[in-house]
Amino acid sequence: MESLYSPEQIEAKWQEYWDEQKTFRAEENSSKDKYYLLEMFPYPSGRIHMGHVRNYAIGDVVARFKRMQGYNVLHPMGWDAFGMPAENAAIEHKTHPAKWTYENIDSMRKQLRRIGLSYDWEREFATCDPEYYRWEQLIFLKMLERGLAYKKSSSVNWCEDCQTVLANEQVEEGACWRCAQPVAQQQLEQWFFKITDYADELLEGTDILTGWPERVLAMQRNWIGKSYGCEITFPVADRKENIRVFTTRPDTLFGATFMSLAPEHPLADELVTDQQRDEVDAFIAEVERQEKTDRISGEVAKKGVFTGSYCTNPADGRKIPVYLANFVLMDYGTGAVMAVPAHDQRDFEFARQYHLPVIVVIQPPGGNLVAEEMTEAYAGSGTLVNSSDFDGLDNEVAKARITGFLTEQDAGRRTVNYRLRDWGVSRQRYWGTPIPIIYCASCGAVPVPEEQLPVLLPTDVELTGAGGSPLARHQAFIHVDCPTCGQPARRETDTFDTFVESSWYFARYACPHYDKAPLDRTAVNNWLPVDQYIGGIEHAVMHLLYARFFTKVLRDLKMMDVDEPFTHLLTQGMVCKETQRCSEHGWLFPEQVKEGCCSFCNQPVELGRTEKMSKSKKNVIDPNQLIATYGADTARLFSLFASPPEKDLEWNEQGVEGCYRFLGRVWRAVSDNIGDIQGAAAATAPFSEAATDLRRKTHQTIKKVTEDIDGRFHFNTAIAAVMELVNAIYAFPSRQEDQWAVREALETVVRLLNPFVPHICEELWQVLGNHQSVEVSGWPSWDKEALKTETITLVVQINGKVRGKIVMPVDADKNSIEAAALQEQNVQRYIDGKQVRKIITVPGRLVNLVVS
RNA sequence: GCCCGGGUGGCGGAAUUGGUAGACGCAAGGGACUUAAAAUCCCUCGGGAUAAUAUCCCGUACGAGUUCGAUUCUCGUCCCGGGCACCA
Repeated sequence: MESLYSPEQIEAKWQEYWDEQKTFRAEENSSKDKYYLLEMFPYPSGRIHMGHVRNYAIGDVVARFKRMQGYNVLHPMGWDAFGMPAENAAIEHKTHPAKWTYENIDSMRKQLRRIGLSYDWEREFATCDPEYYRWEQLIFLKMLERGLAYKKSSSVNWCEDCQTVLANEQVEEGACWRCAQPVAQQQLEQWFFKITDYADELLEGTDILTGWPERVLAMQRNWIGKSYGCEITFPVADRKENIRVFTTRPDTLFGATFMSLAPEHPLADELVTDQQRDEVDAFIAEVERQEKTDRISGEVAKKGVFTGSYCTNPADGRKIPVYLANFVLMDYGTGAVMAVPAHDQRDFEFARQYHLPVIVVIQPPGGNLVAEEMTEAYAGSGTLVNSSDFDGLDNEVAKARITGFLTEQDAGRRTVNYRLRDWGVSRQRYWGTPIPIIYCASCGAVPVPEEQLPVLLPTDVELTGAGGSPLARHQAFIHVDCPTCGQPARRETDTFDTFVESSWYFARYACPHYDKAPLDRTAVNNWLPVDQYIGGIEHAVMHLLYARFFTKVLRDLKMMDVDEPFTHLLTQGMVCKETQRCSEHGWLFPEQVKEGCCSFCNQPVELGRTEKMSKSKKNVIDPNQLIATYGADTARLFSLFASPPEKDLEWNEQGVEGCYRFLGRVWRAVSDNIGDIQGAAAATAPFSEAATDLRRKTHQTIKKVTEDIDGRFHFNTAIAAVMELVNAIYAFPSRQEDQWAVREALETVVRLLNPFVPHICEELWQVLGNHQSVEVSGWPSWDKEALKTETITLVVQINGKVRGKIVMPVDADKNSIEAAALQEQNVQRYIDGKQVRKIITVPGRLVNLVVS
């Protein structure tokens, strides 16, 4: 063998071998247990970054580990290929989104292959393939049939100058990112998915998903936000309309001193008196203008305006003024809030600002709140006061009593409320899945008949960046006959939110080429659920919740039979790195920055996050460069060894050298010893002490690495353990009769490292005299006998401080351990002339003497 | 404002159930090999006292508490990161 480790040749060689042998093909009919491992598929931006390397290296460790353990592993890869960047690039570089996307896919596939990731490439697909999105259109039609998709009016960010809808991320400080004009809200008819129908099931699922990180479940629970409360009806004074409010605090009803409506509330306009008209209109205009800005910049001053109307508190018949307030949201509850300034901080601030009355109705235990003296609201529990017949009740009891009272009076009822809102899926963009709907003047919104699917996204469009959707200008696309009445009609020109594609792709991998339906139920039931899903924490709520929702929908559509898509979830931390942006061209790659200026427009770039790193450019890592210099194995090892997967990480290149050096050390350990161990005799007892020790280290390492990978995902400590074993091999005294122990240690190192650095391991496995891939050698198991030791070192503490150590036989009893501890030289100095009050012995660990 | 995380050497990190704080690696310093360099191998490496690899003191953001014993548990404070739809 070569005495020097040179990754270049061996990596290409083994990648070719795996391809030819179809080593990573998932078997459809196998006697082995299935294991479906999935990493969140990438958006084909054109180049991989260290975040990808980290994500896919983590996944590949698990895939190879499970394969070695004997599972039939499904480990697919594909492309989340629709989205805005392709449209932006097309406008920028005068190309077509499809061309840009497919070229990027080709380039990224090459880069991923170069890392040696163990994918079953035969299952690859891109979501922009008509063969994928046609089935998404079908699923939409089925959802429509079941009432799970519907249309309603909703507001969007609108730039008047560009005549286009803007995504939240295209709005910068309330202004359009291209032309810097202020962004306004505009109402549009849009399609929605009824995710709220599944709110309870999605919430209940969070208790079943024991393989998910608790913090992700907590975020999803908060997002669904189920709360119990009371809906109360306030009649409008001198009119027939009613205002309905939702509150979780019916116990504070007698403290309501005014009513706050969302500016968009349907009654808002009607209740305005002539006298107040000008003031209210100005306020509504201001809120419309500012809403998104404020949402982005955070803190907002509480503002409102009096409508001139009053409504009646159903509890005591008191009239209270009706205000419009900027902090009341139409999307949550009923869009109206009964304001109780004494016991709600927002209402309190509002009341003080507009000089509205504050009435205390809850007294804290032992407290004596006086409305005039309060400086903030009291939101805690206590006893009711100023509440008529309910005075003296505990406020928790009062919640039920008052709800009951309102129910009797037909003025309210107990309700459940959710924060979760339906999912708006319409996007006024070109590069996405066309929504299969036709609008007919006489028949309305007509679904495209199934046999006419797919509605193909036309490829002969011009992207200019000018106003409106390119699809709306494509005459051949929009003009179509109504499927119902045959009259000329118009196609829907909106496309789906790209989250729709990523909500069911994991199921399609089970049957990527199936051409009769979205899913082959048998194949899907065979592979799903995904046993382990891996991806960034930034998807903790939206993507993961939508995928769970779709799974339940597809189940109810009888397309598959699982309730939850992902059994175990690993959320990897964010990879922080230097980010630079140009005010014109957005986020830039390092190579798009020349001397601190954007390479497109030569304007100076702004630096984002991790300032410390931004100052020295040498810290930025390009994985392609890393692989070219050190090889894929080193890049993989580096990204896994730097920190545990869940942790956020700021990369810097320090440490890469060390990983490369370690692989060289492994290589030499084999090449230096290969001559000796080839002819080594089998192990015969009694073993020498050195050989016993090395064997123990070998089996300890197997145990440690296995436990670190399986379930714990602590790859950094697993690698550290193998490093220790390699150090032990180097330190081992070379004696001919002990060579079996060296051989065992080396073979173990190669097999344990294979999930992390597969290329070098395949090569070394062959050098060690094996003829099959190390992948099929199986995962090593540890011998409990080999782990045993005869003696053990115990720590002796005096009052909790370490004062000495004793070496004892493993099976020493408590008495002899304590006797030895008292005899220890340094310990004697501390107990001399003092009294030992207590002795605590922790088996296998320590003895603590309590002395005074 | 609300929700979720986090804070350990010069650096990345380790300590799995409350039991020897700093594994492993990087950087740094010293040495061996070499004509030389690279590569490699060996040693030292939290701070302080000390001649000392003996021993002692301090030390896991800060302040309390529980405990024989706290990086780990509880309470409070400060700081950093992430998410958000002002959630009534």
